[in-house]
Amino acid sequence: MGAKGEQTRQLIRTKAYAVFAKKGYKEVTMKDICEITGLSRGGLYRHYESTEQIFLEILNGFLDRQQNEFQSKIQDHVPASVILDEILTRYEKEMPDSGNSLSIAIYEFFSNPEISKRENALWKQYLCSKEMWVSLIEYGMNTGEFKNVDPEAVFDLIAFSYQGIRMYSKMMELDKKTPQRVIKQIQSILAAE
Amino acid sequence: MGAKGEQTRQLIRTKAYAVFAKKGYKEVTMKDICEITGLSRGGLYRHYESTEQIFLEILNGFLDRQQNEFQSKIQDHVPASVILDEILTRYEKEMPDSGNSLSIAIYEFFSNPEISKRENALWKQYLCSKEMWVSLIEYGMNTGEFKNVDPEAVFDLIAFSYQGIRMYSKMMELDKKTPQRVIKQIQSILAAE
Amino acid sequence: MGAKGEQTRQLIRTKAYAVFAKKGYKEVTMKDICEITGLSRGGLYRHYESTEQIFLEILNGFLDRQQNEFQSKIQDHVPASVILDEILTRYEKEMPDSGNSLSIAIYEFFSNPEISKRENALWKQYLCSKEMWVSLIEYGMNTGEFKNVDPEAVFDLIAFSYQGIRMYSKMMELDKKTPQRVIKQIQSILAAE
Amino acid sequence: MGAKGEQTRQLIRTKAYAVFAKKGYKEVTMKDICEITGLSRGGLYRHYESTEQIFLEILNGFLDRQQNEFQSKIQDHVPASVILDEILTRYEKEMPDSGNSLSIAIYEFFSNPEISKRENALWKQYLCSKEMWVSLIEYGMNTGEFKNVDPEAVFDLIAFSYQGIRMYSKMMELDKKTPQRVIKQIQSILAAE
DNA sequence: TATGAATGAGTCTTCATTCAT
DNA sequence: AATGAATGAAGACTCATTCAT
Repeated sequence: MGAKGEQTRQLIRTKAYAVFAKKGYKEVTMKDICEITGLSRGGLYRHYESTEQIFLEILNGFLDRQQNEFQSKIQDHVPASVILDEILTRYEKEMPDSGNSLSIAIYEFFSNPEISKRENALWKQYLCSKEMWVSLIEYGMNTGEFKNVDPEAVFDLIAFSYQGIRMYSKMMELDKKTPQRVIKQIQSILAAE
Repeated sequence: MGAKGEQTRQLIRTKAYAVFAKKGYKEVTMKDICEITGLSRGGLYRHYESTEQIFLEILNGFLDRQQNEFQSKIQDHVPASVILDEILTRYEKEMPDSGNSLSIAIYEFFSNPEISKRENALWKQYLCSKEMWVSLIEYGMNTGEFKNVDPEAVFDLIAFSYQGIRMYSKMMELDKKTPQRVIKQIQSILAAE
Repeated sequence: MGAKGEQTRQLIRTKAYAVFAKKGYKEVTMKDICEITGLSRGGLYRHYESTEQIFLEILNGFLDRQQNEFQSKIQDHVPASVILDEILTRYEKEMPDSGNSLSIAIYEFFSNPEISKRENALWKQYLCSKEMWVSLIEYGMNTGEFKNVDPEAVFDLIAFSYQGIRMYSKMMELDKKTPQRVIKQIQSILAAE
Repeated sequence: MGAKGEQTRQLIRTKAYAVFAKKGYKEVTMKDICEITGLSRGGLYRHYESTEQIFLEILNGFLDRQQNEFQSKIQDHVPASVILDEILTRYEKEMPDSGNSLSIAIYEFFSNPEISKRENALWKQYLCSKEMWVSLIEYGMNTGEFKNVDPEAVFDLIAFSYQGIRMYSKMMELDKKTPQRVIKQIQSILAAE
């Protein structure tokens, strides 16, 4: 039934994730992945032909799971500020979590000039994320919970500062207060007095 | 005499810069550098033992040139908003300029877990930059040009969103308006009504 | 039952023939044969253990079919020159036909130093062919249709020039007239004025 | 001066020749050549990138040395039959000399469908050889030493039977008398009574 | 019989690095 | 200082072959 096959592929993806998170994209070799998975050369190649293929499959697995997290809450009339607090709290936790994020790997992968800048998975994720946030911000402005702002501008500020911190926390020892400070600052941009 | 030697070293650094800017750090080999410099294997090794050594020397050349750009202007009582406009205008231009910067190489280099997160050149640059900005923001608050804000928080927001955009513009085809929007948003955070 | 088995073996041989004709012997892998037959690794191995085994079986199938084509005609007193014309006409057609013959594969296979030079299938084919031709030539000399020649010498000349052209037509773009010219020359060696 | 380099390249070619003569073309690996030359992997690659490159250089070395061997003799009015005897004697010796000829390797190399059938080195050699022989045969016909024949037809017969025997002697244990018989037969085609 | 997962060996290729000249 | 020949290690990739199911 190929159940065994998919099991092995899943194992490979899971183990490889850890390697990409640790070493980035470029330095990961098929040999590395053989070693952590315990598969032989040929065994690994039976399932994946290259680190690129593995990486892309891991990545797509993620992105496919992305959905508009806010939509349902907005429809349920959960207050915008509650939704905002929730998501920012999560962001605050994720930002300094350098250990298990793929951000550097993603950066190494997509900064390759061979890879299309338009139409790539990252771009899709950006657009999807923007849509979510813009609808949340507009919702908050409508209910009077948020100040009157340019939703796209605020989104970009949030998104890029979040990503900037994630990446820099892989390169420097950031103070734990930094994410908190930034999150607070963002809240003050949106929150109506 | 060593004059010839330093000349060759300078040549190597200049040529290598271009390679690092194009390929990042990890993918650059001593062979690449032999090729663009036109030096032989042995010739290159006489001057530098590794790409790391070359890269660090290029990097330090940069960072040494960094100084507090605002200090003198503050002392000359140039209005804070003028200084701010000036620097933000420059940032706006730099953000989408993915072409010839070392940013990829720097990220690849410092994201290596072997490299100390504290005390590294990136950290120094961050601290230096923070000092500059905090003094500017405080100056602006004192003159009443800026709102009352947490200077460190605003600095972090500016610094990381700037870096975030720089990085993402290497990976996706960002809209040219994005930097503008973000810059405006930042200005509105600081500017007193 | 085994009927199904022989059926599969026949399928393998037929499909493999095409591969050997195209790629020669050395470059064909068990994987290639899996692919054209649509069999799995294990499935193929159940029937044949190696490309050598498959190749030999295909080859023997051929050689077994070889018989003295002339004998019956000689006994029927068909004129030697008629028999000669017939066979040479066929040779002329075959010589430049580089498309679907195993010749490359055969040469690659038998040129392997490991394979016995005596007693091999090629040698048998050569002897069988020689016997046929010698009897034809002698018959023609007896009837006075052919000149007085050394039958073995003429046979070797015919056989090797035939093979030489077959091989070279796989390597160069031979003029179509070449086989014709050679055939005519051979005829003039035999034909009594 | 690169003298050392050319020396090594020469060594590689000489040693590789023996390997190609023994194993043909397809089965020779860069590793084989490392081993007989005593060079390391990297050392070999510094001079040649592939077995193909080595093989072609060996081959061209040969073909370049080919010239019209007869021209000067014809101009010196050496009798055609003498020239013929000389060359046929050499052919007779070469035909069964399976040990050190590249014929199988050449066959494997050029029978690759990727390689241009026109314009390849083999084709050039064929044309050059034909020119030589045709001029010799015409010369012999003019002096009355040779019968009136179609020079091209006789050339093809000679050339292809020669090549046919060379190749077959790598695959079967040919009787030593075979080349002699064939040579005699060829002489009788040309020699006027 | 047949499938396809897995192994391990063999070859290719590219580098960092050393060294004689 | 500089050249370029040579080494050896590391990683990629492909197969023949085996085996549990």
